[in-house]
Amino acid sequence: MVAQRGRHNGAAAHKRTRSPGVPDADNAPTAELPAVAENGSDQQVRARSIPEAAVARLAVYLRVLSAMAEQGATTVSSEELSNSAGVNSAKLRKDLSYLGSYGTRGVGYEVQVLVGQIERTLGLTRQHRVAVVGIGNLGHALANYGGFPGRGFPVEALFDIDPDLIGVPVGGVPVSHLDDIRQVCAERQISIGVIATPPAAAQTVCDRLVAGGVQCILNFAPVVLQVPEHVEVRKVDLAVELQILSFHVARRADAEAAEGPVSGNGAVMRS
Amino acid sequence: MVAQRGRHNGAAAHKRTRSPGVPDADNAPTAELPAVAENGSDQQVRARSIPEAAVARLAVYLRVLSAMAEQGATTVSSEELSNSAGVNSAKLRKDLSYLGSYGTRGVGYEVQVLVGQIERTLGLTRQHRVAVVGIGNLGHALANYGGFPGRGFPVEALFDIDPDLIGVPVGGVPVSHLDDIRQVCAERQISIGVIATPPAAAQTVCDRLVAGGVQCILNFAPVVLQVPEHVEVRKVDLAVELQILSFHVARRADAEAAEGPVSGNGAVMRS
DNA sequence: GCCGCTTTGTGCCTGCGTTCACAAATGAAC
DNA sequence: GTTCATTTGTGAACGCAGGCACAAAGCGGC
Repeated sequence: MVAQRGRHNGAAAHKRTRSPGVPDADNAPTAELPAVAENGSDQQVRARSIPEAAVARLAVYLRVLSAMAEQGATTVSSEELSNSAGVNSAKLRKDLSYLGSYGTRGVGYEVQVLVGQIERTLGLTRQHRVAVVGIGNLGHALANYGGFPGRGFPVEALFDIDPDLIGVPVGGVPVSHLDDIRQVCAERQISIGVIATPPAAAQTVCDRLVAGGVQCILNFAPVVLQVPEHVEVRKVDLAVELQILSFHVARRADAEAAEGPVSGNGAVMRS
Repeated sequence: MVAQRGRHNGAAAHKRTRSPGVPDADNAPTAELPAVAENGSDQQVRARSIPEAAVARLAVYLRVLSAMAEQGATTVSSEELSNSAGVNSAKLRKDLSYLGSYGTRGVGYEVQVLVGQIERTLGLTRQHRVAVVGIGNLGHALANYGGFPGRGFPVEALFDIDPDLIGVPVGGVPVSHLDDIRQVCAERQISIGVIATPPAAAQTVCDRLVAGGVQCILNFAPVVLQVPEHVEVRKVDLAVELQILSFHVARRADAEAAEGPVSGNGAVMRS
C-alpha cells in the first residue's frame, strides 16, 4: 500500500455544502448492537454497529417522517427525504441501511415502516423516565417542556437544593431534594438524568444519579463529567456553541479584511 | 524529516477511551482562514485552517485554563490540561499547535499566554451581540442567563409575538415584536441570533434574522433551517439528544440480553 | 559545559465517515 | 413476457481526524 496515490479524477471541486446542522455526535465510537459473535468478554464486539453520527441523523429523519405521515404521505424516496433532512441522499440510504432493507427499489420507502423501524432502533418503543436536576431558569424550562418533546420521555423527578423549591410542583412534578437523588431515582426507575445545575454541583449530582441507577446523562453544565464506563454522557454546552459561532464571525471578518477591506478590493486576492 | 523511522509501530493497543463528551462539532468542514502568510500586519493570523472539532475543544480548554488561572496556576503541561479537559494529550497538543507554538519544551504552557491565544483565535476579543427570539420557557431562561456564560456575549435584543410580552423587560432587555426583527437587529448590530421559537416559526424567524444582518444562528427549534451560504448555523436539539441516549439504553439492554443475563436472573425480557 | 530528564511539536499510520457510482431489484408499459 | 424507467443498496475510494511514538528543544544538576 502506500506508494503514489495517483490523482483520482476530480480533485473534488469542493462542494462547500453548508452542513445545515445535524447536531452531530461525538467522535463516533460507533456504538454497536447486540454482538453475538461469541467472542469472549468485554472487548468490544464486532457485530453490526451503527455509527453515532448516523444515530443522530436517524432521529432527524424520524421527525421529518412523522411530519410527512401527518400530512398523509405513504411513501418517500431517499431523494425527497434527504432534501427535507438536509443531507446527501447517499448518506441517507446508507443510514437507513443500518436498519435493514426496508425500501423497495424503483419506488422508495414506506413512511410508516420507516417510522416503526427507526423508533425500534432508537429504543423509542420503551419509556425512558427522565429526572431533571437543578430547577433554575434552564431546569424550569426543561421541566415544563411538557413531557419532553415527542413521545416516550416523561419527566418523573425533579431535584434542587433550594428549600423554598422542595415540594413545589413544577410541570406537575414536585421538586425533591438533591440529597434524595439516589433513592428517588432508584424508586422511580429513572433512566435518563438531565443536569442543569451550576458547574460546581454537577459532578456530585452526576455521581448520585449514577448511584441511583441512571444509565444516561444529558449534561448542560459546563464541566467535563467523570463517569464509570457503563454510563453514557451527552453534553450540551451553550458557551461552547457561542464560541464556535464567534470563531466563524472572526474568521469571516479576518477573511474580509485580508481579501479587501470594504468592497473596494485592492490587492492580494490570493488563491 | 529524516531517515529511517525504524519501526515505531506498536500498532495497536486500542485504548477505547470513553470520550467523555466534548460536544463535538459538525462533520468538520475545516474552516479555513485566508492566508496572507507574509506581510505580518501585526502578529496576526496563522493562516492555518482549524478543524471545527478542534475549535469546539479549544473552547473547552479555555474554560479549564480560566479556572486554573483563577487558582493561581501559571503553567500547565499538556498532560495535566488534557486530563482536565477529558481528551488525549496528543490531541490536545495538536489542537494547541493550530494556534502556533506557544509551549516550552520540558516545561509546558503558560496559562495566561494560552488563554490569550485561544481567546484571540476564537474571536472572543470582540463583543458579539446576541438576540434571542421566542421568549417562552427556554427563551426566558436564555435571556436570564446573565449576559450569557462567560464574557463577550451580551444579549441586546429579545423578540416574541405575544402582545402581552412586548415591552416587558426580561433580564433587563425589553421584548420587541417579531415583525421588527430585521430593523432592530440591524440597528443594534446583532451578530448572533438564537432561535427558541416553536418549530413552525423558526424558518421565518431565521429569514428575518438573516435579513437583519445576523451572521450566525444558534437554533433550538427542531427543524432544519435553510440559510444562505454565508450564514453559519449551529443546532441544539433536545429531542435528538434524548433519542441518542435512548438508543444507548436500548443497545445496552439488548447486549445484556444477548450476551447472557448477568448476575443470575435468566429472564430475557424481550420487549 | 555536558548530560540527562522532561515535555512539546509533529510525521506517520490507522480507521471511520462521507461520497460516488453502479449493479440489482422492482413496477409499469406495451 | 420483455423492456424501460426508477430507485435502492453497497463496494470502493477519498479525505479527515485521532493516536502513537519519536526527534527536537529547553531546564536543571553536576
